[in-house]
Order: sequence, then structure tokens, then C-alpha cells
Amino acid sequence: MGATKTDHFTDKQNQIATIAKALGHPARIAIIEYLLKVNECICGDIVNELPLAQPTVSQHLKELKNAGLIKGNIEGNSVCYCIDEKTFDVLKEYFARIILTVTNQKCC
Amino acid sequence: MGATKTDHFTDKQNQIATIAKALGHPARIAIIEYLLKVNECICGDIVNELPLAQPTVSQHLKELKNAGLIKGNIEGNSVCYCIDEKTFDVLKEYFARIILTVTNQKCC
DNA sequence: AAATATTATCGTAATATTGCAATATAAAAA
DNA sequence: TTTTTATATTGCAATATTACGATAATATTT
Repeated sequence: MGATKTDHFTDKQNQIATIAKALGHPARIAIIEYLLKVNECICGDIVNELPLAQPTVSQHLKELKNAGLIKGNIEGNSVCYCIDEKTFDVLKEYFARIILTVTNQKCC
Repeated sequence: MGATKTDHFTDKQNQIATIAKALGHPARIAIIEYLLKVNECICGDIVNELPLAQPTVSQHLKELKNAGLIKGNIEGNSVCYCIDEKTFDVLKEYFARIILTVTNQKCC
């Protein structure tokens, strides 16, 4: 036990859960907000901004990238990171549909 | 180590992360989608629907409720669960703002 | 009151996440 | 080519999450 039963759920359910999970940490939200503010930056900038060590930030960036929430382009010896809009769109559309459906329902 | 450094981030960042984290599991997404389909239901209905034991479902419901994503009203000896729209609205608005901001940016 | 139905809690095992020091990797600069 | 700069990876300790059997709690039914 302890492992999530991923194979019992649909691909869409796993996709949404994976994206949401990547956003389920304040440090990663802070990274997204920082990227939003500065448009693009390198890992070192985030290390200077957040109260976390460089390996920790690097790991958070990796998870955000795996979830498709950010892009990372190699530029010389540094990596330029920025937000990947399309994955946020997936989430926004998903929640919009939920809200639209719920509005027509009456709760207990 | 292993504990999240919650106090180093803003209330808003922690709020969004907490909600996202609650949605970061396929079983909880499946519960939300089931509630969306049937409007309202009791815990036992979800147990019949998902490949998870009753205590596990109860725990997932607790986390969704703590995050404000669902409501649970006691009705006799059962509990009627349904989606709590306003917390989804918080997320939708948050992502909408991100997308709006990113659209005006050029990436590396 | 006893039996039943429904949900929550406890305890525990398995696994995952978080965070960082140390180190590796790779490109740029000296 | 050596040094510097920037990032990633490894390994590990602390903590959190996931899942479930056993059991408790509570209201309904008989």
C-alpha cells in the first residue's frame, strides 16, 4: 500500500490529477508567480528569490516541467524557464466545465 | 526535512497550493466527477463506484471537504455530499489571470 | 432494546515527497 | 586549459500520503 492506484482511473482523470498535484506545493506556486512577474528567468534567479536551496528549486522546476506547466530552453550554460500556457488552459477549461455544470444543480 | 516550508510563502500561495493538492489524486478527481454526474450522493455510493475500500473513500472525502471543494450535510445516519462551487471558482479565476498575463508575454 | 445501516476514526504498512549537502555535468570566460 | 558559472543528479533523513482491516460512533429500523 501507499502507492496510488493510477490504473483504476481514466487517462483524463490521471492527467488532471497530475497537473493539480504539480501545483499542490506553495514553492511551485511561488515559482509560477515569479515567472509570471518576470516573464522568463533562469534557475539561479529563483534560488535568489525563494528560501530554498538550489537542488530543491531544481527539483521543483523538474516537476513543473514534467507536468507541462513550464518550458525550459537551454541557452548556453543556463536554462531559460517560462510558463507553458497550454497546460494552464487545460485546467481552466476543466474547472470552467465543472462550474458550469454545478451552477445548474441544487445541493443537499 | 520532508515537511513543506509553508510559513515562507504567502497565504494566497498556500491557499492555492492546498486546493490544488486536494485535487492532485485521481480518486479525488473521480469523486468530483461522480458528484458532478449525480449531483449529490452518500459515501456508500462512491464506495460502490470506485475500486477503493470504504475507509479510503471516507479519507478522500475528508480531504476534499477540508479543502472546501465539497460540502457534506448530515441526513439521518448518512452524509449527503455535493460539490462546493465557490472553491472551484477561486481556482478558475486564479488560472484565468495566469493565462491572461502569459498571453501578453513572449517566451524564451 | 437489539439489530442494521452508514460513516468516521485508529493503527499500521507501503510508498512518496520534501529538502539539502555533496557531487557531477556542461558551457562560458579567463 | 584551467577556472568560473549554472544546473542537474545522487544519496539520505525527515515527514507526508495512500490504502485498508478492525473498530468505534451514530442514527434508523425492527
